Amino acid sequence: MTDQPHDRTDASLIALRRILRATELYARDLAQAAGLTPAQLRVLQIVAARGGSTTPKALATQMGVSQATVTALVDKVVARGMAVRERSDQDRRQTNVVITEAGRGALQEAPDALQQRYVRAFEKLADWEQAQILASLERIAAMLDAEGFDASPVLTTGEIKAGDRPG
Amino acid sequence: MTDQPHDRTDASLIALRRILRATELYARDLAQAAGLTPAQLRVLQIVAARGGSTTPKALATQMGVSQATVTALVDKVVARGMAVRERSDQDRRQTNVVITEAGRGALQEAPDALQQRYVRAFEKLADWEQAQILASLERIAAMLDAEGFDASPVLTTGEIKAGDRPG
DNA sequence: TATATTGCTTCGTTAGGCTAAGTATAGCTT
DNA sequence: AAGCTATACTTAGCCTAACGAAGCAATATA
Repeated sequence: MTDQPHDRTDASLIALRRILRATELYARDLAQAAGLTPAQLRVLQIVAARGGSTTPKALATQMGVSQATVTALVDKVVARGMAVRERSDQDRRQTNVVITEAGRGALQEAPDALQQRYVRAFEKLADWEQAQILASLERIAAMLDAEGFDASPVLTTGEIKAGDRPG
Repeated sequence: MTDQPHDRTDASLIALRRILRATELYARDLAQAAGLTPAQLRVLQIVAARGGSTTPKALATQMGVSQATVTALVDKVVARGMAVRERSDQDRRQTNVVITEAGRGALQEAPDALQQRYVRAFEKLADWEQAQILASLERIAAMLDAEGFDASPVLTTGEIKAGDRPG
């Protein structure tokens, strides 16, 4: 591979695609292993990350989908016994989606598509390399979120807690 | 943000998620602008990148989906007049999916979800920073494709040609 | 009390994905 | 030449995910 700036743009795009692709394909596999589809798994992950209970509204915001979609997804995880709906006492219009023991079990089977494979590899890297990769990723994320496009509304460190990780 | 290795793992995962999310949301918008869905747009992009004509088999391999899925997607881009099917002369079992002028027009409206926003920003970066980001991305891509998971079968530089890029 | 507004669900539709089964062509084997 | 077997696609039928519109119930506000 040559080193002209032009080629670097192409090469970085290709690498980005490989990352996207690997993640997408792996997500299918993992979700299948846990008896859940990727979208349903995401629901459980978010509920767990929010302390085991959250509202459909919050799920919709965080996932970037409509409430109607969340209703359908919650129906399915509820049907599989991995969560239950409970009416809120504070505001009786609200429903809390509460993860069950079965749900937590499923999450442990398939903790996270990205985490499972990425964390293992990342933590083997040399210190300087980890630092460099982190800086690059943050740069890219900033480049992509910026430009007036309102992505990633609620994605904070809360979503991925150290305690969730294996190892 | 502190600098402990642990935090770096979390932070890099968060950045990776932001990238994935921004890409996914932006893909919808762009595809909508071109009058195509993201998957249909991908079909056209691959056909164009392969010189304006390719087979369903090649599309399926490159996209990582079944041939039946490709048939359905090709049906849709054909229905929109953005491609046509032509029987191959060499092997009459094969069909060539050939992009039309309308298809090329649509591609120019929405060249690429990743490209559109990424290339602009990337090419503004300092030389050393481009090099660092590229190295990091390639490292991550290698980390993710590896581990015995057979992702990204045919994703080579052929997919994204310099000529496709704006600027 | 009457009228929003909010939170969620239901309904109907579209898209993308799969597997299984079918059709047509190509390539062997005998 | 006849008869497998493999390849390339399509068809049919199913599932999941997503949406918007419309509905219902509870809260907030006038």
